[in-house]
Amino acid sequence: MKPDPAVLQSCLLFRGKSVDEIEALLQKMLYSVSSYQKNMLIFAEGDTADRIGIILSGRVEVQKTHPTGSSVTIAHLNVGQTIGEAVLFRRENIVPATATATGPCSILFIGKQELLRLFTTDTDMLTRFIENLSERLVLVNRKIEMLSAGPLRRRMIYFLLEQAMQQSSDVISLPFSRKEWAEHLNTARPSLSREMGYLRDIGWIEFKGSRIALLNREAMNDYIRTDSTISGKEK
Amino acid sequence: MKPDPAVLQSCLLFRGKSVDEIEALLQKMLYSVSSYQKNMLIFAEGDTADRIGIILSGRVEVQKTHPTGSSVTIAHLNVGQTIGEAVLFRRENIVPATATATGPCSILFIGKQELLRLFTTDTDMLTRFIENLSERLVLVNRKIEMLSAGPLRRRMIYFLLEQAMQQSSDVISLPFSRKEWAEHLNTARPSLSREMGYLRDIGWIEFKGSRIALLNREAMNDYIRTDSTISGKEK
DNA sequence: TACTATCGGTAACGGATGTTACCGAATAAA
DNA sequence: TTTATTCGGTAACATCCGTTACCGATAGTA
Repeated sequence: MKPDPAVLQSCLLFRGKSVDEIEALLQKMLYSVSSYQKNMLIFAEGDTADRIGIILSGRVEVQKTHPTGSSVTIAHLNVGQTIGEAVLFRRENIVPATATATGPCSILFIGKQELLRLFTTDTDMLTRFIENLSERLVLVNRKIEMLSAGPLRRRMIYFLLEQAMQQSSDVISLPFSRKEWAEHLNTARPSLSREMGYLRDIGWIEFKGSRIALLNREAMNDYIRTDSTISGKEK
Repeated sequence: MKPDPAVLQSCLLFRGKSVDEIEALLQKMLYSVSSYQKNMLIFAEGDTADRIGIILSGRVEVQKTHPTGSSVTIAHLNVGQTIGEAVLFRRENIVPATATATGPCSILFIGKQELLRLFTTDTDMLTRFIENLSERLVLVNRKIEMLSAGPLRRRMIYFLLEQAMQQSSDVISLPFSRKEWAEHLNTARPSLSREMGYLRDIGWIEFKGSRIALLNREAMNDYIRTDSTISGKEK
Protein backbone atom coordinates (compact mmCIF):
# COMPACT_ATOMS: atom_id res chain seq x y z
CA MET A 1 0.00 0.00 0.00
CA LYS A 2 1.25 3.44 -0.92
CA PRO A 3 1.04 6.21 1.67
CA ASP A 4 -0.40 9.56 0.70
CA PRO A 5 2.31 12.26 0.70
CA ALA A 6 -0.24 14.87 1.68
CA VAL A 7 -0.92 12.99 4.89
CA LEU A 8 2.74 12.76 5.72
CA GLN A 9 3.03 16.51 5.38
CA SER A 10 0.86 16.78 8.48
CA CYS A 11 3.35 14.62 10.35
CA LEU A 12 5.90 16.60 12.28
CA LEU A 13 8.69 14.40 11.01
CA PHE A 14 8.08 15.53 7.45
CA ARG A 15 6.98 19.07 8.12
CA GLY A 16 8.32 21.59 5.69
CA LYS A 17 8.79 19.14 2.88
CA SER A 18 6.93 19.45 -0.41
CA VAL A 19 4.82 16.65 -1.82
CA ASP A 20 7.49 16.01 -4.41
CA GLU A 21 10.22 15.77 -1.84
CA ILE A 22 8.20 13.29 0.14
CA GLU A 23 7.47 11.26 -2.98
CA ALA A 24 11.18 11.10 -3.67
CA LEU A 25 11.90 10.15 -0.09
CA LEU A 26 9.38 7.32 -0.22
CA GLN A 27 11.15 5.93 -3.25
CA LYS A 28 14.44 5.64 -1.44
CA MET A 29 13.15 4.83 2.00
CA LEU A 30 12.62 1.46 3.62
CA TYR A 31 9.19 1.24 5.17
CA SER A 32 6.12 -0.91 5.55
CA VAL A 33 2.44 -0.16 5.88
CA SER A 34 0.02 -2.24 7.91
CA SER A 35 -3.74 -2.05 8.19
CA TYR A 36 -5.71 -2.72 11.33
CA GLN A 37 -9.34 -3.25 12.21
CA LYS A 38 -11.14 -1.93 15.26
CA ASN A 39 -9.68 -3.14 18.56
CA MET A 40 -6.69 -4.77 16.92
CA LEU A 41 -3.39 -4.59 18.72
CA ILE A 42 -0.69 -2.41 17.24
CA PHE A 43 1.83 -2.47 20.06
CA ALA A 44 1.45 -4.71 23.07
CA GLU A 45 2.72 -3.86 26.51
CA GLY A 46 6.05 -5.58 26.97
CA ASP A 47 7.01 -5.76 23.32
CA THR A 48 10.41 -4.43 22.41
CA ALA A 49 10.08 -1.55 19.99
CA ASP A 50 12.47 -1.30 17.10
CA ARG A 51 10.42 0.88 14.82
CA ILE A 52 8.34 4.00 14.78
CA GLY A 53 4.78 4.18 13.51
CA ILE A 54 3.06 7.03 11.71
CA ILE A 55 -0.71 6.98 11.56
CA LEU A 56 -1.87 7.35 7.96
CA SER A 57 -5.58 6.96 8.61
CA GLY A 58 -7.88 6.22 11.53
CA ARG A 59 -7.35 6.73 15.23
CA VAL A 60 -5.27 4.91 17.78
CA GLU A 61 -5.77 4.64 21.50
CA VAL A 62 -2.89 4.20 23.91
CA GLN A 63 -3.77 2.60 27.19
CA LYS A 64 -2.10 1.23 30.23
CA THR A 65 -3.46 -2.16 31.09
CA HIS A 66 -3.65 -3.31 34.67
CA PRO A 67 -3.13 -6.96 35.43
CA THR A 68 -6.85 -7.43 36.03
CA GLY A 69 -7.67 -6.48 32.48
CA SER A 70 -9.06 -3.05 33.15
CA SER A 71 -7.21 -0.18 31.61
CA VAL A 72 -6.76 3.56 31.58
CA THR A 73 -6.54 5.49 28.38
CA ILE A 74 -3.40 7.56 28.24
CA ALA A 75 -3.70 9.17 24.85
CA HIS A 76 -5.63 9.35 21.63
CA LEU A 77 -3.57 9.63 18.48
CA ASN A 78 -4.80 10.96 15.18
CA VAL A 79 -3.63 10.98 11.60
CA GLY A 80 -0.10 12.26 11.26
CA GLN A 81 0.90 11.49 14.81
CA THR A 82 3.61 9.04 15.68
CA ILE A 83 3.72 6.08 17.97
CA GLY A 84 6.66 4.39 19.63
CA GLU A 85 9.01 7.31 19.19
CA ALA A 86 9.52 7.72 22.92
CA VAL A 87 10.69 4.18 23.46
CA LEU A 88 12.70 3.64 20.30
CA PHE A 89 15.86 5.25 21.59
CA ARG A 90 15.70 4.20 25.19
CA ARG A 91 18.13 1.66 26.52
CA GLU A 92 15.32 -0.40 27.89
CA ASN A 93 13.23 -0.20 24.76
CA ILE A 94 10.19 -2.01 26.11
CA VAL A 95 6.78 -0.65 25.21
CA PRO A 96 5.16 0.53 28.45
CA ALA A 97 1.59 0.66 27.15
CA THR A 98 -0.80 -0.91 24.72
CA ALA A 99 -1.80 0.67 21.44
CA THR A 100 -5.03 -0.40 19.79
CA ALA A 101 -6.97 0.80 16.78
CA THR A 102 -10.23 2.54 17.67
CA GLY A 103 -11.42 1.86 14.14
CA PRO A 104 -10.01 0.82 10.80
CA CYS A 105 -6.63 2.42 10.39
CA SER A 106 -3.35 2.09 8.58
CA ILE A 107 0.09 2.77 9.91
CA LEU A 108 3.43 3.36 8.29
CA PHE A 109 6.41 1.81 10.06
CA ILE A 110 10.04 2.83 9.83
CA GLY A 111 12.74 0.76 11.47
CA LYS A 112 15.26 2.20 13.89
CA GLN A 113 18.27 1.58 11.67
CA GLU A 114 16.53 3.13 8.71
CA LEU A 115 15.58 6.12 10.79
CA LEU A 116 19.16 6.64 11.86
CA ARG A 117 20.24 6.44 8.23
CA LEU A 118 17.66 9.06 7.33
CA PHE A 119 18.92 11.31 10.09
CA THR A 120 22.46 11.30 8.81
CA THR A 121 21.25 11.88 5.27
CA ASP A 122 18.78 14.56 6.18
CA THR A 123 19.58 16.51 9.32
CA ASP A 124 16.33 18.34 8.92
CA MET A 125 14.47 15.20 9.77
CA LEU A 126 16.59 14.81 12.85
CA THR A 127 15.60 18.23 14.06
CA ARG A 128 11.98 17.42 13.32
CA PHE A 129 12.29 14.23 15.32
CA ILE A 130 13.68 16.03 18.32
CA GLU A 131 11.02 18.69 17.93
CA ASN A 132 8.41 15.99 17.95
CA LEU A 133 9.73 14.46 21.15
CA SER A 134 9.86 17.88 22.78
CA GLU A 135 6.34 18.61 21.69
CA ARG A 136 5.09 15.41 23.22
CA LEU A 137 6.94 16.09 26.43
CA VAL A 138 5.38 19.51 26.77
CA LEU A 139 1.97 18.10 25.94
CA VAL A 140 2.23 15.41 28.56
CA ASN A 141 3.37 17.96 31.07
CA ARG A 142 0.28 19.97 30.30
CA LYS A 143 -1.81 16.93 31.04
CA ILE A 144 -0.14 16.59 34.41
CA GLU A 145 -0.93 20.22 35.01
CA MET A 146 -4.54 19.61 34.20
CA LEU A 147 -4.74 16.55 36.40
CA SER A 148 -3.18 18.51 39.22
CA ALA A 149 -5.47 21.46 38.78
CA GLY A 150 -7.50 20.44 41.81
CA PRO A 151 -11.16 19.55 42.12
CA LEU A 152 -13.13 18.32 39.15
CA ARG A 153 -14.86 21.60 38.46
CA ARG A 154 -11.53 23.31 38.14
CA ARG A 155 -10.15 20.60 35.88
CA MET A 156 -13.18 20.88 33.64
CA ILE A 157 -13.02 24.62 33.35
CA TYR A 158 -9.29 24.41 32.80
CA PHE A 159 -9.90 22.01 29.96
CA LEU A 160 -12.75 24.00 28.46
CA LEU A 161 -10.74 27.20 28.41
CA GLU A 162 -7.83 25.39 26.83
CA GLN A 163 -10.10 24.04 24.12
CA ALA A 164 -11.72 27.40 23.52
CA MET A 165 -8.24 28.82 23.07
CA GLN A 166 -7.22 26.10 20.64
CA GLN A 167 -10.42 26.31 18.62
CA SER A 168 -10.47 30.09 18.97
CA SER A 169 -14.17 30.12 19.58
CA ASP A 170 -16.56 30.29 22.49
CA VAL A 171 -18.38 27.31 21.10
CA ILE A 172 -16.36 24.17 21.50
CA SER A 173 -16.90 20.91 19.75
CA LEU A 174 -15.64 18.18 22.01
CA PRO A 175 -13.18 15.83 20.36
CA PHE A 176 -14.57 12.85 22.26
CA SER A 177 -17.57 11.32 23.96
CA ARG A 178 -18.56 12.02 27.54
CA LYS A 179 -17.10 8.74 28.65
CA GLU A 180 -13.78 9.47 27.00
CA TRP A 181 -13.79 12.97 28.35
CA ALA A 182 -14.38 11.65 31.84
CA GLU A 183 -11.40 9.35 31.41
CA HIS A 184 -9.28 12.21 30.21
CA LEU A 185 -10.18 14.22 33.29
CA ASN A 186 -9.58 11.18 35.44
CA THR A 187 -13.07 11.12 36.87
CA ALA A 188 -16.29 9.13 36.60
CA ARG A 189 -18.84 9.93 33.95
CA PRO A 190 -21.75 10.69 36.31
CA SER A 191 -19.53 13.06 38.26
CA LEU A 192 -18.80 14.85 35.03
CA SER A 193 -22.47 15.09 34.15
CA ARG A 194 -23.24 16.45 37.58
CA GLU A 195 -20.71 19.23 37.19
CA MET A 196 -21.90 19.94 33.67
CA GLY A 197 -25.37 20.42 35.10
CA TYR A 198 -24.05 22.71 37.78
CA LEU A 199 -22.15 24.86 35.31
CA ARG A 200 -25.26 25.07 33.16
CA ASP A 201 -27.38 26.07 36.15
CA ILE A 202 -25.13 28.95 37.09
CA GLY A 203 -25.22 30.10 33.49
CA TRP A 204 -21.60 29.57 32.55
CA ILE A 205 -22.11 27.04 29.80
CA GLU A 206 -24.72 25.58 27.52
CA PHE A 207 -24.38 22.26 25.82
CA LYS A 208 -26.02 19.85 23.49
CA GLY A 209 -24.26 16.73 22.39
CA SER A 210 -20.64 17.43 21.68
CA ARG A 211 -21.12 21.19 21.37
CA ILE A 212 -20.40 23.24 24.43
CA ALA A 213 -20.85 26.99 24.50
CA LEU A 214 -18.93 29.05 27.02
CA LEU A 215 -21.22 31.89 28.04
CA ASN A 216 -18.98 33.55 30.56
CA ARG A 217 -15.30 33.08 29.93
CA GLU A 218 -14.55 36.01 32.16
CA ALA A 219 -15.98 34.30 35.22
CA MET A 220 -14.38 31.02 34.28
CA ASN A 221 -11.00 32.62 34.02
CA ASP A 222 -11.52 34.20 37.41
CA TYR A 223 -12.47 30.85 38.84
CA ILE A 224 -9.25 29.29 37.64
CA ARG A 225 -7.27 32.22 38.93
CA THR A 226 -8.94 32.17 42.30
CA ASP A 227 -6.63 30.22 44.48
CA SER A 228 -7.62 26.95 45.98
CA THR A 229 -4.93 24.80 44.49
CA ILE A 230 -4.02 21.67 46.30
CA SER A 231 -1.06 22.18 48.57
CA GLY A 232 -0.07 25.28 46.71
CA LYS A 233 2.88 27.13 48.04
CA GLU A 234 2.54 30.79 48.67
CA LYS A 235 5.38 32.92 47.63
CA MET B 1 34.20 27.96 37.98
CA LYS B 2 35.30 24.62 36.66
CA PRO B 3 32.82 21.76 36.60
CA ASP B 4 33.77 18.41 38.02
CA PRO B 5 34.10 15.82 35.25
CA ALA B 6 33.00 13.09 37.63
CA VAL B 7 29.68 14.83 38.10
CA LEU B 8 29.15 15.16 34.39
CA GLN B 9 29.62 11.43 34.03
CA SER B 10 26.38 10.99 35.92
CA CYS B 11 24.63 13.17 33.36
CA LEU B 12 22.98 11.18 30.62
CA LEU B 13 24.40 13.52 28.00
CA PHE B 14 27.94 12.49 28.87
CA ARG B 15 27.31 8.90 29.81
CA GLY B 16 29.93 6.50 28.61
CA LYS B 17 32.67 9.07 28.43
CA SER B 18 35.82 8.81 30.53
CA VAL B 19 36.97 11.60 32.82
CA ASP B 20 39.74 12.40 30.40
CA GLU B 21 37.37 12.64 27.47
CA ILE B 22 35.15 14.98 29.40
CA GLU B 23 38.15 17.10 30.43
CA ALA B 24 39.11 17.38 26.80
CA LEU B 25 35.58 18.24 25.82
CA LEU B 26 35.41 20.98 28.44
CA GLN B 27 38.50 22.52 26.94
CA LYS B 28 36.95 22.88 23.54
CA MET B 29 33.40 23.51 24.57
CA LEU B 30 31.62 26.79 25.06
CA TYR B 31 29.80 26.85 28.34
CA SER B 32 29.12 28.89 31.43
CA VAL B 33 28.53 28.02 35.05
CA SER B 34 26.25 29.97 37.36
CA SER B 35 25.66 29.66 41.07
CA TYR B 36 22.36 30.17 42.80
CA GLN B 37 21.17 30.56 46.37
CA LYS B 38 18.04 29.10 47.87
CA ASN B 39 14.83 30.23 46.17
CA MET B 40 16.65 32.02 43.38
CA LEU B 41 15.12 31.89 39.94
CA ILE B 42 16.90 29.85 37.30
CA PHE B 43 14.29 29.90 34.57
CA ALA B 44 11.17 32.03 34.77
CA GLU B 45 7.89 31.10 33.20
CA GLY B 46 7.62 32.89 29.89
CA ASP B 47 11.34 33.23 29.22
CA THR B 48 12.56 32.02 25.89
CA ALA B 49 15.03 29.20 26.33
CA ASP B 50 18.11 29.10 24.16
CA ARG B 51 20.28 26.93 26.33
CA ILE B 52 20.26 23.75 28.32
CA GLY B 53 21.25 23.50 31.98
CA ILE B 54 23.01 20.68 33.75
CA ILE B 55 22.87 20.62 37.52
CA LEU B 56 26.36 20.34 38.95
CA SER B 57 25.40 20.59 42.60
CA GLY B 58 22.30 21.15 44.67
CA ARG B 59 18.69 20.57 43.83
CA VAL B 60 16.24 22.36 41.60
CA GLU B 61 12.49 22.50 41.80
CA VAL B 62 10.32 22.96 38.74
CA GLN B 63 6.93 24.42 39.40
CA LYS B 64 3.99 25.77 37.53
CA THR B 65 2.92 29.10 38.88
CA HIS B 66 -0.69 30.15 38.81
CA PRO B 67 -1.49 33.79 38.29
CA THR B 68 -2.36 34.18 41.97
CA GLY B 69 1.11 33.26 43.05
CA SER B 70 0.46 29.79 44.33
CA SER B 71 2.19 26.99 42.53
CA VAL B 72 2.36 23.27 42.00
CA THR B 73 5.62 21.43 41.97
CA ILE B 74 6.07 19.48 38.79
CA ALA B 75 9.45 17.95 39.32
CA HIS B 76 12.54 17.80 41.49
CA LEU B 77 15.85 17.69 39.71
CA ASN B 78 19.07 16.42 41.17
CA VAL B 79 22.72 16.53 40.30
CA GLY B 80 23.38 15.40 36.76
CA GLN B 81 19.88 16.07 35.51
CA THR B 82 19.16 18.56 32.83
CA ILE B 83 16.78 21.45 32.60
CA GLY B 84 15.31 23.16 29.60
CA GLU B 85 16.03 20.35 27.19
CA ALA B 86 12.36 19.84 26.39
CA VAL B 87 11.80 23.39 25.29
CA LEU B 88 15.08 24.08 23.56
CA PHE B 89 14.11 22.54 20.26
CA ARG B 90 10.48 23.47 20.18
CA ARG B 91 9.25 26.02 17.70
CA GLU B 92 7.61 27.96 20.44
CA ASN B 93 10.58 27.80 22.78
CA ILE B 94 8.95 29.47 25.73
CA VAL B 95 9.62 28.05 29.16
CA PRO B 96 6.29 26.75 30.49
CA ALA B 97 7.31 26.52 34.13
CA THR B 98 9.49 28.10 36.75
CA ALA B 99 12.73 26.59 37.97
CA THR B 100 14.08 27.61 41.35
CA ALA B 101 16.95 26.45 43.50
CA THR B 102 15.87 24.59 46.63
CA GLY B 103 19.26 25.33 48.11
CA PRO B 104 22.68 26.52 47.02
CA CYS B 105 23.39 25.03 43.63
CA SER B 106 25.46 25.52 40.52
CA ILE B 107 24.42 24.90 36.97
CA LEU B 108 26.33 24.48 33.74
CA PHE B 109 24.75 26.04 30.69
CA ILE B 110 25.29 25.15 27.07
CA GLY B 111 23.78 27.25 24.30
CA LYS B 112 21.63 25.79 21.56
CA GLN B 113 24.06 26.58 18.76
CA GLU B 114 26.94 25.09 20.68
CA LEU B 115 24.87 21.98 21.38
CA LEU B 116 24.11 21.54 17.71
CA ARG B 117 27.79 21.92 16.94
CA LEU B 118 28.60 19.24 19.50
CA PHE B 119 26.03 16.93 17.97
CA THR B 120 27.58 17.10 14.54
CA THR B 121 31.04 16.60 16.03
CA ASP B 122 30.02 13.82 18.33
CA THR B 123 27.01 11.79 17.22
CA ASP B 124 27.22 9.87 20.46
CA MET B 125 26.12 12.93 22.32
CA LEU B 126 23.21 13.29 19.97
CA THR B 127 22.04 9.78 20.76
CA ARG B 128 22.44 10.52 24.46
CA PHE B 129 20.38 13.64 24.06
CA ILE B 130 17.54 11.80 22.39
CA GLU B 131 17.82 9.06 24.98
CA ASN B 132 17.50 11.69 27.66
CA LEU B 133 14.37 13.16 26.13
CA SER B 134 12.86 9.71 25.77
CA GLU B 135 13.69 8.89 29.34
CA ARG B 136 11.95 12.01 30.52
CA LEU B 137 8.93 11.28 28.42
CA VAL B 138 8.58 7.80 29.85
CA LEU B 139 9.09 9.14 33.35
CA VAL B 140 6.42 11.75 32.96
CA ASN B 141 4.08 9.16 31.56
CA ARG B 142 4.66 7.09 34.65
CA LYS B 143 3.70 10.06 36.75
CA ILE B 144 0.44 10.36 34.87
CA GLU B 145 -0.14 6.70 35.52
CA MET B 146 0.43 7.25 39.19
CA LEU B 147 -1.84 10.27 39.31
CA SER B 148 -4.51 8.30 37.52
CA ALA B 149 -4.20 5.31 39.82
CA GLY B 150 -7.37 6.31 41.66
CA PRO B 151 -7.86 7.12 45.33
CA LEU B 152 -5.01 8.30 47.49
CA ARG B 153 -4.41 4.97 49.17
CA ARG B 154 -3.88 3.35 45.82
CA ARG B 155 -1.57 6.12 44.64
CA MET B 156 0.52 5.79 47.79
CA ILE B 157 0.85 2.04 47.53
CA TYR B 158 1.61 2.37 43.85
CA PHE B 159 4.38 4.78 44.67
CA LEU B 160 5.76 2.72 47.55
CA LEU B 161 5.95 -0.42 45.46
CA GLU B 162 7.67 1.49 42.69
CA GLN B 163 10.23 2.83 45.15
CA ALA B 164 10.79 -0.59 46.69
CA MET B 165 11.44 -1.89 43.22
CA GLN B 166 13.89 0.89 42.41
CA GLN B 167 15.74 0.61 45.69
CA SER B 168 15.43 -3.18 45.60
CA SER B 169 14.60 -3.33 49.27
CA ASP B 170 11.58 -3.62 51.49
CA VAL B 171 12.84 -0.68 53.48
CA ILE B 172 12.52 2.51 51.54
CA SER B 173 14.20 5.77 52.26
CA LEU B 174 11.97 8.52 50.98
CA PRO B 175 13.69 10.98 48.69
CA PHE B 176 11.69 13.87 50.05
CA SER B 177 9.82 15.34 52.98
CA ARG B 178 6.19 14.55 53.75
CA LYS B 179 5.13 17.85 52.33
CA GLU B 180 6.97 17.24 49.10
CA TRP B 181 5.66 13.72 48.92
CA ALA B 182 2.13 14.98 49.35
CA GLU B 183 2.67 17.39 46.48
CA HIS B 184 4.03 14.61 44.33
CA LEU B 185 0.94 12.52 45.01
CA ASN B 186 -1.22 15.55 44.37
CA THR B 187 -2.84 15.52 47.77
CA ALA B 188 -2.75 17.39 51.07
CA ARG B 189 -0.22 16.58 53.72
CA PRO B 190 -2.73 15.70 56.48
CA SER B 191 -4.51 13.36 54.09
CA LEU B 192 -1.22 11.63 53.49
CA SER B 193 -0.55 11.30 57.19
CA ARG B 194 -4.02 9.89 57.72
CA GLU B 195 -3.44 7.18 55.15
CA MET B 196 0.01 6.48 56.51
CA GLY B 197 -1.60 5.87 59.87
CA TYR B 198 -4.18 3.60 58.35
CA LEU B 199 -1.59 1.53 56.53
CA ARG B 200 0.38 1.25 59.74
CA ASP B 201 -2.71 0.16 61.67
CA ILE B 202 -3.48 -2.68 59.29
CA GLY B 203 0.12 -3.80 59.52
CA TRP B 204 1.25 -3.13 55.99
CA ILE B 205 3.94 -0.60 56.74
CA GLU B 206 6.05 0.81 59.51
CA PHE B 207 7.73 4.14 59.35
CA LYS B 208 9.95 6.53 61.20
CA GLY B 209 11.11 9.71 59.58
CA SER B 210 12.01 9.14 55.99
CA ARG B 211 12.34 5.38 56.37
CA ILE B 212 9.35 3.30 55.43
CA ALA B 213 9.30 -0.46 55.76
CA LEU B 214 6.92 -2.48 53.64
CA LEU B 215 5.80 -5.39 55.80
CA ASN B 216 3.43 -7.02 53.37
CA ARG B 217 4.25 -6.44 49.76
CA GLU B 218 2.10 -9.37 48.80
CA ALA B 219 -1.06 -7.74 50.10
CA MET B 220 -0.07 -4.39 48.65
CA ASN B 221 0.39 -5.91 45.23
CA ASP B 222 -2.98 -7.55 45.53
CA TYR B 223 -4.50 -4.24 46.49
CA ILE B 224 -3.18 -2.57 43.37
CA ARG B 225 -4.27 -5.47 41.24
CA THR B 226 -7.73 -5.55 42.72
CA ASP B 227 -9.74 -3.57 40.31
CA SER B 228 -11.35 -0.35 41.30
CA THR B 229 -9.66 1.88 38.81
CA ILE B 230 -11.50 5.00 37.88
CA SER B 231 -13.54 4.51 34.75
CA GLY B 232 -11.52 1.48 33.81
CA LYS B 233 -12.67 -0.33 30.70
CA GLU B 234 -13.24 -4.01 30.96
CA LYS B 235 -11.99 -6.08 28.12
C1' DT C 1 18.16 28.79 78.31
C1' DA C 2 14.37 30.72 75.86
C1' DC C 3 12.35 31.98 71.48
C1' DT C 4 10.94 30.96 66.96
C1' DA C 5 10.17 28.36 62.80
C1' DT C 6 9.45 24.18 60.52
C1' DC C 7 7.99 19.59 60.28
C1' DG C 8 4.92 15.89 61.02
C1' DG C 9 1.03 13.33 63.41
C1' DT C 10 -3.79 13.64 64.79
C1' DA C 11 -8.72 14.73 64.93
C1' DA C 12 -13.20 16.83 63.48
C1' DC C 13 -15.92 18.70 59.96
C1' DG C 14 -17.92 19.37 55.58
C1' DG C 15 -17.59 19.40 50.84
C1' DA C 16 -16.24 16.72 46.71
C1' DT C 17 -16.88 12.79 44.14
C1' DG C 18 -17.09 7.66 43.12
C1' DT C 19 -20.78 4.24 43.02
C1' DT C 20 -24.97 2.37 41.83
C1' DA C 21 -29.27 2.47 39.88
C1' DC C 22 -32.72 4.09 36.85
C1' DC C 23 -34.44 6.31 32.82
C1' DG C 24 -35.11 8.27 28.21
C1' DA C 25 -33.11 9.02 23.68
C1' DA C 26 -30.53 7.77 19.84
C1' DT C 27 -28.67 4.19 17.15
C1' DA C 28 -27.97 -0.24 15.27
C1' DA C 29 -29.47 -4.82 14.48
C1' DA C 30 -33.15 -8.10 13.70
C1' DT D 1 -41.35 -2.10 12.91
C1' DT D 2 -39.38 -4.38 17.12
C1' DT D 3 -35.53 -5.39 19.91
C1' DA D 4 -30.90 -4.62 21.82
C1' DT D 5 -27.29 -1.72 22.77
C1' DT D 6 -24.93 2.32 23.80
C1' DC D 7 -24.89 6.85 25.42
C1' DG D 8 -25.84 10.44 28.55
C1' DG D 9 -28.49 12.88 32.30
C1' DT D 10 -30.18 12.48 36.99
C1' DA D 11 -30.57 11.27 41.86
C1' DA D 12 -29.29 9.06 46.43
C1' DC D 13 -25.88 7.37 49.22
C1' DA D 14 -21.47 6.47 51.17
C1' DT D 15 -16.80 7.30 51.06
C1' DC D 16 -12.83 9.98 50.15
C1' DC D 17 -10.28 13.71 51.20
C1' DG D 18 -9.19 18.83 51.65
C1' DT D 19 -9.36 22.17 55.32
C1' DT D 20 -8.50 23.85 59.68
C1' DA D 21 -6.82 23.61 64.13
C1' DC D 22 -3.89 21.89 67.63
C1' DC D 23 0.12 19.72 69.56
C1' DG D 24 4.68 17.75 70.27
C1' DA D 25 9.34 17.22 68.43
C1' DT D 26 13.27 19.11 66.38
C1' DA D 27 16.46 22.47 65.03
C1' DG D 28 18.35 26.76 64.48
C1' DT D 29 19.13 31.42 66.70
C1' DA D 30 19.58 35.08 70.00
